Amino acid sequence: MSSIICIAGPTASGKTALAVSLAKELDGEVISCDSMQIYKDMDIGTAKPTLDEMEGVPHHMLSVVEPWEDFSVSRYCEMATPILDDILARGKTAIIAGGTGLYMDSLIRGNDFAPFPATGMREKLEAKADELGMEAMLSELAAIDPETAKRLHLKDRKRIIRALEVYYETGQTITQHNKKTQEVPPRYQPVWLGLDFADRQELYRRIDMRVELMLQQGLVEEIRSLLDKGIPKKCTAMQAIGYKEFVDALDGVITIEEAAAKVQQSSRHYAKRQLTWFRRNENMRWLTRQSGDGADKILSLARQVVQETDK
RNA sequence: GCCUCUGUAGCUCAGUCGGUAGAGCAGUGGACUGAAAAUCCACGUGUCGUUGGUUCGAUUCCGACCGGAGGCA
Repeated sequence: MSSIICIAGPTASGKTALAVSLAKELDGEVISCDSMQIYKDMDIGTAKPTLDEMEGVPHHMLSVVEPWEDFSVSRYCEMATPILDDILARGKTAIIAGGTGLYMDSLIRGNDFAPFPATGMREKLEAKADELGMEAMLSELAAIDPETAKRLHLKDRKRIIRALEVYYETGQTITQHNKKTQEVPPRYQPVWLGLDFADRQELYRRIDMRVELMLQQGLVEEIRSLLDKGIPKKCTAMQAIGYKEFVDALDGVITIEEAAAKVQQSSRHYAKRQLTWFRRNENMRWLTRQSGDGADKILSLARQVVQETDK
């Protein structure tokens, strides 16, 4: 009997609604798996489920940190794992729903992340990269971890720096580290449900509509009040699609209309990346929405898959 | 009505001193393992508005016609 269900899919594909419906049928609780919904005071732009939408189903991992805090996969797993174990211990179904593939995979695999001290290593490496250029950084990496250096593109600054950071902080290359974590079998065996659309344009239309709706719901005011509280404009939370664009608009760099169009565009790009991530999961059972299908159709497809895997 | 400019990829445009064309964006596919709503990679054939003419050869030059923009009246 499977007591964990993962609901994956691109933004605006109906994960929240499906999660709630399944939870009600299976005596479940929802664990959100979303790198932006973890922030407090960011409700409209992250499409965080409202109390109404939750329909009484307990939800976890929403609004758990302050917007100015740094967050990461490791913190997510640290916080979500005990919650997941607790739900299972109480004999309930855990429904993990969200669009952040890295977080979801890490939680399910049970990756443990070696704690390492805040030594400012990343800042040092950033400064070094500014000074010497990425060619120098990449050849530095090639000397300690040729495998990773070969894999990474010169322009992928973020990963090159990360790889160096891991080595200097832990004494272990990121290749060794990855190999080690991949050797341990996944900690949990969930049913994987993936939401997709037969017609990609339909997804894109939903995204566009959702952004319009966010505007009507007062997204701009939400951002203004965050900024009034003194949220640094360059913190992780302000990288969120739907926020960074309007920060520019409030600065007068672009108009509100231009910002809205940019949000729609970035969201479409994001949705595509999410699909790419989830598609490589060979355990994913795809629930593909034909045009005309309603939420009830998807729910019954989901029900079928869940029953099938219970046997 | 006359004059000028303009019509090239889904969009914005470049270009061919005549040898059938290429950028950005969009779109599509992919990577990803402590920032991930982040970061990065790959993929460019289309009646060059239509139709005549000149030419070995026209998207390119000339004419007419049909769109679009502006100016003069």
